[in-house]
Amino acid sequence: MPRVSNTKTTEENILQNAMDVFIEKGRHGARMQDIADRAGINKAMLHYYFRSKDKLYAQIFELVFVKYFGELLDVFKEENRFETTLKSFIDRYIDILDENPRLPVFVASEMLEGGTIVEEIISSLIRSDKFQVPHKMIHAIDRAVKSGEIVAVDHVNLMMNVIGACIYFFIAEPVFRAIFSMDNDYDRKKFIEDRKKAIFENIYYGISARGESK
Amino acid sequence: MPRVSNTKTTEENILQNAMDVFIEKGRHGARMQDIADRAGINKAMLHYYFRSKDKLYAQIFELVFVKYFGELLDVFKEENRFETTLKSFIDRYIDILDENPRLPVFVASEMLEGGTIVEEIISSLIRSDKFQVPHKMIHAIDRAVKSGEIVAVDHVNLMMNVIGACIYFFIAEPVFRAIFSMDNDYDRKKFIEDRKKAIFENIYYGISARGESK
DNA sequence: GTCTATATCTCGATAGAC
DNA sequence: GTCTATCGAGATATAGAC
Repeated sequence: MPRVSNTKTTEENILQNAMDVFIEKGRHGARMQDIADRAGINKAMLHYYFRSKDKLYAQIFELVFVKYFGELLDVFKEENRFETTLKSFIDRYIDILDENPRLPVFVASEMLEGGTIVEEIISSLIRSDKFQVPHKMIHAIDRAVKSGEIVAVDHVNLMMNVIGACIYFFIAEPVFRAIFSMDNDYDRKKFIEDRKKAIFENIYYGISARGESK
Repeated sequence: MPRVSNTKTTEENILQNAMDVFIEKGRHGARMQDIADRAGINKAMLHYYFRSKDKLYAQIFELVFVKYFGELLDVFKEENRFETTLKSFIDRYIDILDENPRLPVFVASEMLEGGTIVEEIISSLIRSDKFQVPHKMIHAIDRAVKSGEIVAVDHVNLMMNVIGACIYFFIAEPVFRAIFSMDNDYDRKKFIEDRKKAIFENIYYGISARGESK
């Protein structure tokens, strides 16, 4: 079975390994040598295909957004009660983060650079409709307000509350490990499952129409 | 008025400027040359006082925690209703972050390193009682649960919800600017004031004892 | 304690053979 | 397209005079 060694394959090979290294070490911590080693090629090839580390990084950053946040789109496929949508969103988002626990720190540390690159990339993604999650979310919130399911809330603030609560554990886990002297084998799986429920309940009860006590 | 130029003063001068640079550029983006320039001395002096960049950074990281989170202690001075404590905490925390908007990104990007240093520093701070905020918070939550003001919630999860919601804006502002095509002069001051209220209401209503509709 | 000058090293990038 | 060998920028760290 002759495996055709065309440009596409080498490029994808580089991208996959570069993504791993960048997510693991961050923009500046990542080493071109390390990427080359993992891809089983040499540094010169990286420059042949992507010219510079910065250009390679920019492509990776965009790929990360599309790849991981794209998986959230399913949540909005059906127009359920907001209660269901929110619960699915939190469950799915935390599952994604659990599978890629360094994602929040990776994105956050890019902000050290000032955020201009992030702003450009996301603007272009939104223009080309490759990043639809935010607008789906806004739509779902506005529908829920109009239907009377939840009280009138600002959708930006609600989104920030939900996402902030979801990512925080994956940023601050070492802090909480220190505060509560958690040993190395605390039940992380269980904690993460509980966390989903805790976020949903706190936020949903906080916005559900008053008097509609569940 | 002769100003004594003793060791303490030079050391503090370095620490102050190093803190600014590290918070601005992060651990790896910071340059010893830059720190020396701002402190009005030369690189050799930095090594004379702190031996290496890593050692200097470690001291800075600890200082940042004590300095900024220490200011939150006031919130717990009086044992008010949890409603008051929570509101004060959010207001004060967001004010601190507004004055030091790069703090969350600075701390988050340190987690790229694996979090072991963070864990060590925080453990030692807690042991020496220089970082009391978490335990004050836990105490306040447990009191509120016992008094019946709020429903039985897990205090770790509640802390994470509050802190996550507070810091998120300061991490993801560029993302939201891109999503909502905010121009450079959107009313940031107003947004931040609204944000305090939005966080408090969402979270407090989400945990306040049911039936006690306000 | 403070400075200048320099050693040493790491890493991204390129030249050039195949 | 792919490789080896090397350049050169930029950074931390140190030697040694004052």
